[in-house]
Amino acid sequence: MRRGRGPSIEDVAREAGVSVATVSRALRGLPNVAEGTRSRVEAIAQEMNYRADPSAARLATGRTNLVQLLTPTVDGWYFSRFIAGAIELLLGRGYEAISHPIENPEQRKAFLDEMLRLEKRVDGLIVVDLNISEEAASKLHAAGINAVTAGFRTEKFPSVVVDDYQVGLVATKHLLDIGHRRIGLISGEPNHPLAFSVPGLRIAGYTAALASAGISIDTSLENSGFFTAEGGRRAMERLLDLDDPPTAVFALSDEMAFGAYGALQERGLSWPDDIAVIGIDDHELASMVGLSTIRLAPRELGAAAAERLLQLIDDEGAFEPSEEEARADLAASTDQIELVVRASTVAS
Amino acid sequence: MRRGRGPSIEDVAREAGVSVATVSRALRGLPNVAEGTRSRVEAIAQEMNYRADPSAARLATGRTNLVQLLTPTVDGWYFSRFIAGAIELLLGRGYEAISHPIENPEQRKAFLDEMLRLEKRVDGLIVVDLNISEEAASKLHAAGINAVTAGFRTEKFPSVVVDDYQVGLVATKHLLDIGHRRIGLISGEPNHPLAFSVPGLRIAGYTAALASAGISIDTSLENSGFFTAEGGRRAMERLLDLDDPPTAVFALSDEMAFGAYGALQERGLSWPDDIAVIGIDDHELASMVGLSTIRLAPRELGAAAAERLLQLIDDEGAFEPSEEEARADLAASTDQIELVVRASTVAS
DNA sequence: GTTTCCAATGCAAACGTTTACAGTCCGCAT
DNA sequence: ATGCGGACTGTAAACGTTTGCATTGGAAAC
Repeated sequence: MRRGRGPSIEDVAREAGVSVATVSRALRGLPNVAEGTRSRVEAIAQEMNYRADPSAARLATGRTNLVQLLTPTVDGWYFSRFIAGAIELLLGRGYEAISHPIENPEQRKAFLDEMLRLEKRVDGLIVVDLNISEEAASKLHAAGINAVTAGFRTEKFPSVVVDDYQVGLVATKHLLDIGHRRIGLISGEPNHPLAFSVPGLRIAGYTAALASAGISIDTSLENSGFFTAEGGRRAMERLLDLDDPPTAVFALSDEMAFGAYGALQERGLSWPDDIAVIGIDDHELASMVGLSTIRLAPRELGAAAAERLLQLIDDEGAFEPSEEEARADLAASTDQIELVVRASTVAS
Repeated sequence: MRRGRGPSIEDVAREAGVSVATVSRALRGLPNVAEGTRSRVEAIAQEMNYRADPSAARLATGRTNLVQLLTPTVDGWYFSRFIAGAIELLLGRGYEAISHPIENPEQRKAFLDEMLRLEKRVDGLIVVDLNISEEAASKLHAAGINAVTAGFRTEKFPSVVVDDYQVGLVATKHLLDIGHRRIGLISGEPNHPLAFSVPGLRIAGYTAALASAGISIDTSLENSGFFTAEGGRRAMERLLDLDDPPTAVFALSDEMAFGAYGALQERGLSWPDDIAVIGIDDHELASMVGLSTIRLAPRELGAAAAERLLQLIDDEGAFEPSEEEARADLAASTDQIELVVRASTVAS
């Protein structure tokens, strides 16, 4: 790339017999350029195959039209959809998206530095499900970085969230409603300094639902599935091996629930007869195996985060969490919770 | 972002009492700068929170250290993993990745223009499973654009491929081996000017396998599942509704096979007793439902594509398909095919 | 026939790097 | 002593845009 280095705006100007300023204005559709001039310049630019060099434009304007997406992974069911939603919106607004997974522990350690390095690289940041401390957020904010968080909140930046507490509550209540009293939990990663807050909230919902039904927590019923199918399978096995196994299981993601399904199959068991299971996400395959779940809308959430970020960029980083903001968040969070009942939790 | 616009290299130079050239060299670890100077400059830069503006550097050098990833979608099982593999490698080499899905027909139409626009934006392109004509490839090449294709080949650019013909062959042969003679096919998108070539190759493998077993092609056995689970479900239903339904089905992706599984479940049927099924991918959930499949390695493929692209960039775009190249391709393609036999194709 | 105003255009200064080239200084061989 | 080469540093010219300000010319208002 960039071998002959193509024609510059100056070449176009010379060819069109106008100044570079006029070319710049004409090509960007700015006012105060005669219609005849504009079309002539456009024609010539087209013919010369001229394309403005974004690096130069960025240098001159200080705007990159680039947004960075920071997610735990780029290939998980949830995150890839979140990313898809964000990218689609961004592209429609003339922005491009750089995605960057923060996978391993070292990366998480260097996370803040990483973000600070982004200062002049992108116009803004979308940070998904990667807890950053209030202190780190302040540093970012002080550095003048625009960011929107998703899946967790900070004081300094706007956020887009699902009410994961409600999610946990609704899922667990459903299991209680159909008569279960002993409900296992396939949770996510155990506590980690930089782990997401999402699993914690879902668990809180689960705990609250049980409490309000007068059921005390049995910690032996909680098992981590690490948000993977294989992890879910192992967690389910451990639950089944219990002396007093649960009659229902709440998996914090559909993928883990699918793992649970695998474990059941392997032992010749099936849902809902031997055990009821509910997941979270409404993964495409949930309907194929009849898994009840809480439907989430990661694409929409990604788009919302992107939207909010662009708004922040346009406002030049002014963010005071207004009432309006709070209401918007609330609306976003309740709309997105939908219980989908399928075979896995139907009394049969 | 970019509000105070931070310190520039000149500020650092002044503070350190050296010239900007020295600062530039010191910070980039170039030779010919005294160790004492280097450490002093580094300390000062650190303290001032100086970070070089990439836009300026890009303008000066003509290198962006950016790579564009073009895939049909960003959230499919296969593509998201391909992307993950590519990104990981790129990040390790100091590059960042911009991902851009080419989803709808209009986008596909404007595809070539889109790519040409990338000329000065990125150092290179990875084009995955989006057929571009030989003519379009030539244009790109003429524009001095570095690109690597994945999933299909062009003359002008290096490529990274899986031998999808072999994949189709091996899968179908397996079904033949365990005694099936009437084998249905859940294929991908029907012919589309810009559709991927991958499904075609897999189908060719299927056809060849049947031919070599002396079985003639029954077109009523082919149904498109559009590479989605839901599409797979519908295709399977149509196959089951046939007067003379197949005894085995080859789905061109695991996700479609899962859909087939859903269709079976719905009718109270199961594999392999009522019908045998094999997919492609080795999706994490394949083992959960006992789906036989051909394992692919999208992450590795993504990394390989990225690697090849960086090499191309370093060689300044010099690409003559050498014997070595051909051999490397071949090796890459055969290594990655692995038949994984599970319950869905075990004679029971 | 002036004056006034405005649309259209041009001029030139940023924006913040990299890098070719030209110095400077010092030690060492002659 | 003198010259030479090498290590280090500085000077200044790119790189290709955008944009504040100045200029022009012609139409409208008087």
